Amino acid sequence: MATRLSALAHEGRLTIFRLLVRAGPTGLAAGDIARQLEILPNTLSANLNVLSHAGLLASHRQGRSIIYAADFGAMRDLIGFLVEDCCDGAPEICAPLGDVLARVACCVPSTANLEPAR
Amino acid sequence: MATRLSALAHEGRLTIFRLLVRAGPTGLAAGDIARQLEILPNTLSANLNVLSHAGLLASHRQGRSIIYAADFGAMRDLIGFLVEDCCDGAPEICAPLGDVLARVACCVPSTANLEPAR
DNA sequence: TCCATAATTCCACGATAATAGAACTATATG
DNA sequence: CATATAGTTCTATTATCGTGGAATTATGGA
Repeated sequence: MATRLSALAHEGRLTIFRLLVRAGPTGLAAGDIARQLEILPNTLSANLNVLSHAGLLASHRQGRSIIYAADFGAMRDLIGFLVEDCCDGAPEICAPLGDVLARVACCVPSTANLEPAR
Repeated sequence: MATRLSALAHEGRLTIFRLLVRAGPTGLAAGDIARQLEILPNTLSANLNVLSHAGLLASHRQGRSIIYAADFGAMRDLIGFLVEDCCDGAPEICAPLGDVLARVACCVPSTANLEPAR
């Protein structure tokens, strides 16, 4: 988990990851990322490698391009780790997270038993 | 936020922070931390400094000891940042978090029923 | 085959981080 | 005041990270 945190603890890589999360499961070609964020291709490649090695990205070749996509499961696990690790004895930390989840309106529970009240 | 992530992206510091979260708002003296985790005092001091500088710890002197305590608000903000940043367009990531929150049983909304699990 | 494009890998350099020994500051106590 | 304890700061050393230029691999098209 430290490796995963470390991968995100870098302004540039955090930006890359955010872009890829927004791009969705389809992902983006390395070149597109480089263009949008104005990063040198070799620097980008190094950072994509760090993120991939941390399990945060998946990639596959498509023609001449290599498509990178955020691994949603890995990110969920990371956040879950932080939440469980912190909540274990500290309700002050994760109690307000229910509000956050409600605010982003992305987690209306089908299986979860959180009240979508509001 | 990258600074905060970076502070936690270190095995030793993550362990220190976890210990302090479990210690609760009371916190622990630096010496106690050093003893429990078997870290050299100067190394510990350096790492406590990194965590403090990232806003994750608060400290105050008490007699000869210096008491460190986890800043719950900072941690909540960090997790909130990750959740909102990721959920923005990616329900796959934070939808399951409702389950996580329910599992740790620390974030039951004030309106819902409180289950004394564990 | 030849060329252009896409991306990576190699390599070198400077910057930053991690650790540990030694010295230092602050507090308490006799 | 002398001494012991608690932490920090100083300093040096080593390791790792981040970046960019140049060369390399892989693919597609004329």
